[in-house]
Amino acid sequence: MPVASAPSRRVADRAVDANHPIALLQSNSLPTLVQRELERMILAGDLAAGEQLREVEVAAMLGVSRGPVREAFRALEESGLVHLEKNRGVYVRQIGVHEADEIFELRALLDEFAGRRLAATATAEALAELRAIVAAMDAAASAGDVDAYLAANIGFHDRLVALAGNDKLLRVYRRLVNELHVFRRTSLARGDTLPASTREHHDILKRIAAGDPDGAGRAMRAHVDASRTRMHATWARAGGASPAGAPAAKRRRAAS
Amino acid sequence: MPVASAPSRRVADRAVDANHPIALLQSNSLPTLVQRELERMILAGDLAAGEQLREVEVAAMLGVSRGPVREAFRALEESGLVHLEKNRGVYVRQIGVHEADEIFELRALLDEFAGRRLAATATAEALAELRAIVAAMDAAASAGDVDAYLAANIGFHDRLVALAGNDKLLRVYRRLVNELHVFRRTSLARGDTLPASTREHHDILKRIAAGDPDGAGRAMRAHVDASRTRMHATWARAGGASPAGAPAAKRRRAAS
DNA sequence: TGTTTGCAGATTGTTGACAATCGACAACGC
DNA sequence: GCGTTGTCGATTGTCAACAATCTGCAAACA
Repeated sequence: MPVASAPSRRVADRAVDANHPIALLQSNSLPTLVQRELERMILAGDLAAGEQLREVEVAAMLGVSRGPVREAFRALEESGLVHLEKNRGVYVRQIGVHEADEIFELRALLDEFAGRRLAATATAEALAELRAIVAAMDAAASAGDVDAYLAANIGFHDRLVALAGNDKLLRVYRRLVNELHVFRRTSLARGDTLPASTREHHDILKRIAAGDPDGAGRAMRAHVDASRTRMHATWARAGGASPAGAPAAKRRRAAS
Repeated sequence: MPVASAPSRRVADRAVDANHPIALLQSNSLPTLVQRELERMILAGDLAAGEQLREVEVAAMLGVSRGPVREAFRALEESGLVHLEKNRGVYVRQIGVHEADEIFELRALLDEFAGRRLAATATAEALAELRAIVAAMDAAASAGDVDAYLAANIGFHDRLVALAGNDKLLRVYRRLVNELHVFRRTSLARGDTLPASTREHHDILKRIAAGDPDGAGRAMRAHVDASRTRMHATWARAGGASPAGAPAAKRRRAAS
């Protein structure tokens, strides 16, 4: 209960803050928290593509019973991050280069749309914000800090799409980016590709700031297509199709 | 076990058909079947937007225990068809006009892409298939059969997108269309809008068959934008924002 | 030696029981 | 009459137990 600070306000008008333990407990169930934690672990690379997640282990690790874990698995499967196979277990999904290509193709479309929209609607505040993110990326590239660069890169694109003002677009986009995250090789950007990537970001920002929808859309698409090309180069250099140790040949039956 | 029909084939080489009861049992769990049935009921309108789904009732209706129902609910929530609220229950989602607008905006983008792709790649078989669907739509429009028209309309767009050849696009598209389905008013197309809609389909097909990506893309976008405009007209005539009887005001807390 | 059979252990799938939460309604007090 | 408190029933959240499935390995057999 909040401490009384204004005698003129009735107790009933003073709701607790959303971060108050009471509110947190009322709005979060175990399956939701398990889902979030597993998603975090998958996106952070703590759980590898193809890795099996055993209910009993996950439940023990998180201190819950198997029920909430099973529920979380169902949600994670629907979001594309894991794959259930009846009677055989749950596996972190593996994304092959073909699927990555499809995601890039879609991303190019969505990023272009966002760029065009922003070129027409961006406020001074939005531009300042994007400039700050690009500056942080520049700093990371200069320092050769690939991890920091990637984090800022993801943040840049996410913010661009968020500023486009279509929430449904943002949700679809985030889901695609999460799936692409599972495609581990794409996250292994190398220091020698950062300069090109950085130039592309500047180009995008310049055209958005100039209020040039056609130019911004083209720059966004060119950037995503170039990222896709860089992905292929990295993939080829790493040896192409590698089953990554997953028991793919053993899993013949359909899911759940 | 399959009946021996060719003595030259070893028993181990004769897998059962995917529709054999053994294969069906091995590849389908109760939560998956529950999910499918509830999804079917929601899309068919058997479960109304805003309607509460009680675990015990659903379990009794489908003859299973609550566990698989709960798991199905998690998947359905992630797919956007229902909404869980901790300690209060599960509700078929309600889509407002703002969200419908966002979906239409996205659809226009995706449909345009599909149209452009098809104009460049469609085979004679694909064109024949699309022509057959458009002919079926014509017949339904002539007969004033709105339901048959809508079914064929959904089939036409789905097939168009499927033929574009990007599986990820198709999955995203289907998810959006399913969500739009929950927006009940859009399914209430009236007989007097069918002629315009029919002309638009013919225009799309003509440009795809002509191998005109720009024209096909424009025609697709124009068609989706016109559908959106018709949606608004229907919405306005029906009285605009109507909470559809859902206990919206009572549900203040966040989901699960 | 290669193949088949049987068994045990690991894991998943489902169910039912108990605990917890919430809303509605009746009873009580001012 | 209105506001507060208490109770009950409906429903959800979680857990543990049991059943079922699958895989790997050892033993038996040809």
